[in-house]
Amino acid sequence: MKKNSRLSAVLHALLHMAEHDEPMTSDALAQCLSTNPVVVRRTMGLLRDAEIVTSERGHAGGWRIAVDLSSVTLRQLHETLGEPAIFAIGNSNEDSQCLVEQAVNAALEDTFIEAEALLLKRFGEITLADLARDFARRHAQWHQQKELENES
Amino acid sequence: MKKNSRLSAVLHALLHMAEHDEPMTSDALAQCLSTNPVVVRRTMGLLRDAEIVTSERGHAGGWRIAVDLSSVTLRQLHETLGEPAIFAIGNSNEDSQCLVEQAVNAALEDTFIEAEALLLKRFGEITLADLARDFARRHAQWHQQKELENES
DNA sequence: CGAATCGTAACAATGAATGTTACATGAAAA
DNA sequence: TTTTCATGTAACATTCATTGTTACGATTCG
Repeated sequence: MKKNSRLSAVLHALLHMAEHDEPMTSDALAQCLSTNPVVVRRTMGLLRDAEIVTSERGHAGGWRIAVDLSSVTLRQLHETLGEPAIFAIGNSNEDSQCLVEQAVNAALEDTFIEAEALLLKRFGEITLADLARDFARRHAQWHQQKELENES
Repeated sequence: MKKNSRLSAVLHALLHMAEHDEPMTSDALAQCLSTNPVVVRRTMGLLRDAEIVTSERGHAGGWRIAVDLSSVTLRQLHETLGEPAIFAIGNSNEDSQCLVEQAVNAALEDTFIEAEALLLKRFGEITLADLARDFARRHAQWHQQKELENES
């Protein structure tokens, strides 16, 4: 199965947008994400429908963040993207008449539900602001590293 | 992403085999699983390499369980099947130079690791014997239901 | 008007899982 | 020994979701 990477992509895009005052064009974002502007529009369109970003057409148009970074969790973004399937493994025959299969499905299903609950809980605890903070930390560290390299 | 259902399939097959004293042919198992005998051989072959089942060719041949049901956990089976990817969502660009992406990846990665650990822990706690027991329970319940229906 | 930009439909490419065909190999029955 | 029933396995086909691409319409600004 090819992995769905939209959550990763929108996070990447949103943090880049957060670093910009001007709106960012789909082309610019596509370059950041190493992808295609149409893919950016398609995906960001979902965030616009949820009023997390706004888009403007024409000259000097582009995408802008419309909310406070601390008010958006990864879980919200996951939902906004349509809650894509989290697991790449699953039952072969979701509702079979076979009692053996039902027993198998039930055991697996329980486990998946539990793991999914944990994952969504964690996603609910992480905001865009948290990621921006972590980025800032990495950025500062990177600067320090650079200076050390220049001194030597 | 199309879901990987091999774990589900082998569990289903193993429980059916546990109900049989004679070895079961790939054809018979394929019917149980609504699939193709070659797929059965391919998948069961991995379990044979791990000595969880044995296969015999020729007349009256087929597949047989080679271990005690209580000694095999779902986690072992997952490993035997090559530890296929558990998640259907992930990072777009695993090792990017972009510090923004690194921050995003780190946050997601942490969450995935935690959820995966929980899932594997649960898989490690469930044996084939547990599933067989659950099947027996469902089977008994189904009989009861039948009798009630016949009385009325 | 014309260039920049999003909006969107339609289609192509990619990749992973599963299914299928074909044939070789081995074992037991006739 | 020949036939039949099995597994073993390579090669190829199908299916399905994700992502990428092309094309063109709609809008905004200079």
